[in-house]
Amino acid sequence: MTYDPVIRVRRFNRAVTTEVGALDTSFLGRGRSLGAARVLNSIGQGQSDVAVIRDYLGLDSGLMSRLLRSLEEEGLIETLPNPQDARRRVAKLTETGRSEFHAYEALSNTRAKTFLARHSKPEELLRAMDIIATSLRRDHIVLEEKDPRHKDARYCLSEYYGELARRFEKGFEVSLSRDPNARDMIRPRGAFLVAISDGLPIGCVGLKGSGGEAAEIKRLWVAPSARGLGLAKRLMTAAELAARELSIKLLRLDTNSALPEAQQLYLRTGWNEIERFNDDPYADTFFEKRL
Amino acid sequence: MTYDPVIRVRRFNRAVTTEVGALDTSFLGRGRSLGAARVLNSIGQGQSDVAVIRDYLGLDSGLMSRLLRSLEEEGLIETLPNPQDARRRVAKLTETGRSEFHAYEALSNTRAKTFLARHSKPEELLRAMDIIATSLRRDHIVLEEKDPRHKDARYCLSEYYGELARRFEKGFEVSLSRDPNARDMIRPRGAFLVAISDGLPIGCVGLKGSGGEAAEIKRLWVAPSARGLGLAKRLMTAAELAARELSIKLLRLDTNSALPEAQQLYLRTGWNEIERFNDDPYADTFFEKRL
DNA sequence: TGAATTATCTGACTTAAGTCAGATAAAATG
DNA sequence: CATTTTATCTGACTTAAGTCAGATAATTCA
Repeated sequence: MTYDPVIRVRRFNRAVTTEVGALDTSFLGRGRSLGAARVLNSIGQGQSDVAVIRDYLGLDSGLMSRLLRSLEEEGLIETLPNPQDARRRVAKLTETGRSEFHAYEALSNTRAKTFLARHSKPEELLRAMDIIATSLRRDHIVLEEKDPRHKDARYCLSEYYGELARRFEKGFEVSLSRDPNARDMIRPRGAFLVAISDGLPIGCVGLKGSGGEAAEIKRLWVAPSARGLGLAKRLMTAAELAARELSIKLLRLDTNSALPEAQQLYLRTGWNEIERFNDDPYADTFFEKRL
Repeated sequence: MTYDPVIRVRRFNRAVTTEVGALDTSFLGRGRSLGAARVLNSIGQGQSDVAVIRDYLGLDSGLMSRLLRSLEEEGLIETLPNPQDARRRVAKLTETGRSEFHAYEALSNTRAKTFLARHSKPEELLRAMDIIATSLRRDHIVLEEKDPRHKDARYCLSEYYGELARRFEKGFEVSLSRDPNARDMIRPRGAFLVAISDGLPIGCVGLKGSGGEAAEIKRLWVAPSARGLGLAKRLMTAAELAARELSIKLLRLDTNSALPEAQQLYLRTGWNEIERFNDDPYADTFFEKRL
């Protein structure tokens, strides 16, 4: 017996519009209109190009101009012409502006902490928030090529290892696996892709090249909160594209039968099962694909 | 390695304010201001007392009056004095108003359905939404005494049985358990309490009386999405209060060691373990509490 | 019964937000 | 170089939302 899904979604919508909506209005406590606060926050977040901010916040150019003027009069920002194109303007925080921006940040952070602290299982709550935020913003997930030693890449890899340890009967120990050398997953030999949803890394895949015409796909991982959105397929397609760019003709990969979703994906996307081609103790199934 | 919780909460806030916020503005497509749409919706949901709606939506009395007038001019509602108190007014939908209200409902329902349909694991998404909505609105959870045959009670019980079936090694079959007679959980013999969060039943407890001075606590259940909020304790306290009201002096209950959270709760709240007092095949631990 | 309280309404405001039609100056284009 | 395009700004609007001080009528209280 399940409760009507539509009722449950609408209950969620009501809850967030009343409660999270209050967050917006809490910004009004600092004597500035919501519009001005939003512009100040965008600048504080590192946006400087006026046109970009206007576009992001969906503001009319007249309105934007006036909001900038009011922030300038308050001494929070200064604007100057863009040196590359003097028609455009860039805005940056003054010292006062920076501290005002941090006051807004502190407000948000305190709210977030309070919300989590009231729950006795904050990890559950965060998981649920990740699922929903990722799903709501699914059209804004971007794939970025990163150094596998970058913070976001390392986060994905550590989550990946943690998941293998949970799913493999005998656990997982990276040092026993064939851990690729970082340089083999950076151009020109290979590549490492991270899927980012609104700043949070939620998936990755590595293309481990050797300089020759063959390469391996390694470390395909999608965060539990991002499953069901077709992200693994998107990561694989991007990895194949990178391989083509690097003139790679043959892709191989190894996997484990404890990860059936992965095997299904490979079979559905043109990969063929082949004989074992390495001695990785954690691999028991092997695939290849010609490009 | 976990990502900064505060960043994750704030990412969630951004996602819902941009995406769910768009829901609010989508109501503007019907040529009415958001304020008027909200009033119309409140009336459609069954609120008729003008003061109650005003209070719920947090509107100024002047503004409310004007919004009602504009809806009246459109022929969507009619207002008349409250027969009990002619200072107060009640509002109700006209035939036109009803169909306009249903148009708004259809908009919301379609949005909810579309959102779920885009996900390949809607059940996961709903679970996450329940967790968050319940947590956000935790201060608005109400306990209501209901007939155990009521829809909401039956929903809780079926979820409870489903959970026992999953958690007990040998499963669970209601017919084998000592299923209480509904009448024993209705006043004056007993009571049945359901916890409701914004319309969704999320927990229950039964007080099974016999007419005498002893009674049993049965069917204590809290929805997975509502765990961590202290709801079980609140339900037990309410059940004890009901027992006192019914002049019951001794409470007993049976439970199973596969439900350790429950046992911990009983031990923390003044219950003492006693000898087996019934032959329920699913019970292996027994408690009592003197009131 | 007379005074105080309460619910609603009306008119006269303010404010935030947003729209729109030029004006201006810089850059791009042919 | 003249023309067109682009980014921003300014002034003159509109609209939704909300505030505030009475006015009015019904109800409650002493």
